[in-house]
Amino acid sequence: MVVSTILVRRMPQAPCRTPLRRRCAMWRVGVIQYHHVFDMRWERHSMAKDGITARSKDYSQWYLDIVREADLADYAEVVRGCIVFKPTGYAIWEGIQSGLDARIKETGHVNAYFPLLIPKSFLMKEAEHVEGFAPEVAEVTHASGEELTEPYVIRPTSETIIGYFYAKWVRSYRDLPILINQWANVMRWEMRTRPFLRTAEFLWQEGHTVHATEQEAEEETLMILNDVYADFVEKEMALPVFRGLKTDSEKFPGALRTYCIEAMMQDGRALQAGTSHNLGQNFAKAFEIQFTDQSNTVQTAWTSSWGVSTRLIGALIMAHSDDDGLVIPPRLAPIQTVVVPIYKNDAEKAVVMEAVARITAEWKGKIRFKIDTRDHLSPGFKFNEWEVKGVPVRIEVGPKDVEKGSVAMARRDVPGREGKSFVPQEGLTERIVALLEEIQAALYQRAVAFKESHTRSVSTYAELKEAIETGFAYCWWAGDGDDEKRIKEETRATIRCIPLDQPGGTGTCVYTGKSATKMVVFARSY
RNA sequence: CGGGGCGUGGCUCAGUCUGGUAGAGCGCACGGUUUGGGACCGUGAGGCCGGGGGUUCGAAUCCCUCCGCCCCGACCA
Repeated sequence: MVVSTILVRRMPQAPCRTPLRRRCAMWRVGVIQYHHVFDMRWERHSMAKDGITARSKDYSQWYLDIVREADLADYAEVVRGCIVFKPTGYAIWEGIQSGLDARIKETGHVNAYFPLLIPKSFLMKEAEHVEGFAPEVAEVTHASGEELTEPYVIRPTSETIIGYFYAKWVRSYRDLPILINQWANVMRWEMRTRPFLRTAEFLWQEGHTVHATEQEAEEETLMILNDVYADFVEKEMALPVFRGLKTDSEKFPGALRTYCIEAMMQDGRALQAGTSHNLGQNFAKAFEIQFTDQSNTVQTAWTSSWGVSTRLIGALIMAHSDDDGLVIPPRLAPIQTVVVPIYKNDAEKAVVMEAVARITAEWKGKIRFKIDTRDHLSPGFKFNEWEVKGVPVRIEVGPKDVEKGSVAMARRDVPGREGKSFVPQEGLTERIVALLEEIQAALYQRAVAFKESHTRSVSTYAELKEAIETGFAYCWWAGDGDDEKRIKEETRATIRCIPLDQPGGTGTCVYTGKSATKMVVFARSY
């Protein structure tokens, strides 16, 4: 098993001002003696921060630049395919965890924890499951210097080990339903890795439930998709999603049906933001999860599983950030407001800091904030740094503000001076709280507008090919798995989902020309 | 795993073709002047040139071989 990992070589120390732009195509190609000339032109016309490639130039490099410049992750170059979640990146994950955990618990689930290692034989019990995961499973064969009689695999997902225990725990219909979630790390040895989007080890939550009837399992699967995942991603992450059903070729190995939410990134590609599987009786049969019903008949149970991962951090970055750096929706921002005090000498500092203390006194519990008291950095440097790091609101307090009873307030979703205004200190707390909500809403609206303007209804294959160059294609579909495969080979696009929300009626299949009853979403995906 | 690129102070790179024992900018440390959109001057610290083998009087440089990273593709949360 071999995978390739991730390491950004171009990793300048935090924000810095280099005399030559590293990624300016002009000088790269360029004539050496004119470097400085090109550099000055570039400087004047580019709003981009140092070290961040423009999205329009190289989207994938832009993503890596944001991860590095916003200090979200480090590359674990000594462990293939893995990253370190640095404090800022992990704090975003903690925000995701708390929003999801609350919803998971509100809908009746409880947390538990199952082993990292799974007997290899467990994985073999469900035919599709083995086939689906075999290529990406890491195996533990030795311990204490000796070969194990039965190797373990490091969990790529936990249906099998949890299935084993559920079989042990379930005896009667009175034991049902079982509604358990676990927060865990899993390992999938991938061919190609990208920080947050795809790494060998990642963090996630996986819910595993057992039900007495098929209908109850189906209701659970859909409830998680709508009330937990879509609700969280749209409200907290400010990311609109398509909710839908996966086609057979895209569904989870071992599932009866897989539902998903799909989000659109700024390059028009789709990112699966969450999945919820109705596992039918596949795992229940393989692990003999059985119960005695009211009429004393032994029945096989129905199970579901569902998960979202640290990949959501990648979605967050790619959906909202800009060429100036990270943009985090206020509800998920670890720091919602940063205060930059401005002063020239000790006398001014004393006055300004006194005002800052007074202004922020009532923020506790209302705003997550930080006061940037670093003395050796200029205010301008700090403005840029906090913009790169995506803090939604910045408050500047200087001697003039103290005099006038004002502060400067800047919003990250409108970068640079345009997003800056001077407001009175009086009523500032309420003003900031309101602005945070406004930014949250604005980011969502912007994402909705982007998604809508980049989703095209298409009726011919030629139109489909064109649409997926810039976004999603929405069309009638009556093809099969082979048709999907051919389209994928020809266009690199796949059916992301069959939306739950269907127009009804019939149409002509975009590919086969047959009469179709369902509309689907095609896109290239991450 | 295929095709392409790459690995030199913390970071970005020059030096490799044409072997002679390592440089720049940024960052970092100290001192001073600065501070409302990425400040400046001075002084200084920091590198077994990804690892291992070979050729050679001598290897960052040539040869072999591992390892790792980036881009494109196939596989995937």
